Amino acid sequence: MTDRKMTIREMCEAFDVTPRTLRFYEAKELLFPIREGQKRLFTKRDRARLKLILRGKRFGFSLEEIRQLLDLYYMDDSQETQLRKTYTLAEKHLAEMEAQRDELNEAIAELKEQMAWGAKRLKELAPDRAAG
Amino acid sequence: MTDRKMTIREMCEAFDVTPRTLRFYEAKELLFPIREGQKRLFTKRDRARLKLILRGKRFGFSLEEIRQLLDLYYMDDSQETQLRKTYTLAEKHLAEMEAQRDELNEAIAELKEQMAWGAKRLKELAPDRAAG
DNA sequence: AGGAAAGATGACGTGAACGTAAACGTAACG
DNA sequence: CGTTACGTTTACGTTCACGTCATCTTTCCT
Repeated sequence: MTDRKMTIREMCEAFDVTPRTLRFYEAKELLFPIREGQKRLFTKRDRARLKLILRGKRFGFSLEEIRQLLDLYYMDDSQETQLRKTYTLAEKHLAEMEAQRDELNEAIAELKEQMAWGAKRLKELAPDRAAG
Repeated sequence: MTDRKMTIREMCEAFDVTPRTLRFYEAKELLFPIREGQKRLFTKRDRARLKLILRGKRFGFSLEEIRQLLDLYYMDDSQETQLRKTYTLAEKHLAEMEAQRDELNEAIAELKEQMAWGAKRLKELAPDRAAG
């Protein structure tokens, strides 16, 4: 397994975040780097989680929401009750994400329409170097 | 034209926001309610803008980004330079939104995969009332 | 041994996006 | 004519997600 342990600095370069951010995520229990003496070492698991965290952020989820969602990707030997709870939560998030995608598609279509209008106006103003 | 002017209270109920939010958006120059004495009256234009604002927020845009995007939807007699600037900005946003949609689709697919895995585990634990 | 480089902790600061409380205006209602 | 409802401004408070010191170890290098 490629379970290279990475230092905080390596993580920062790999994911373009600051040390503060990684420590903050650990404090919020989103990451669980192991310790070698004082120093944090980030595992393959932490890297996978961080990738999901950053993605979640881009979709506008809060860190707390993301923390709960992460459990789904790392369900292991949970009890049924917990598993079912997590599953239900995931269903909710899935619905939200699909709704967001649909709305996004709609917004994209509208924006394109507006841009077509703008392009037409630009063309009238300067036919030689119009937008396209 | 259905240009009914709405009070702040009516707006709040129609869009599920607080008065504070509407005043805040006005301060940030996202909305421009007219005044009847002291009181704000929100026009059809304000309603259209607010709808776009709330949508932009769901997509994770900041109010400042939204403010700039709104100009595109309300381009009227701008000069070419301004129009071209707005158009360029819109292109950038469009690209971002399309990228976000693609990533969202990917995330949805992955989440579904994880949920299928979870559903299978739940089925093993309790075949009678499994998740579907 | 001496010093830079990397990492740690702790505490205070910051920007965005509002929430909340105080104090005031005004307009209709019983 | 008082009070209830709705609206206003001003101003300080709050949450989230970090940024930014200051200070202290640990480690590596020459």
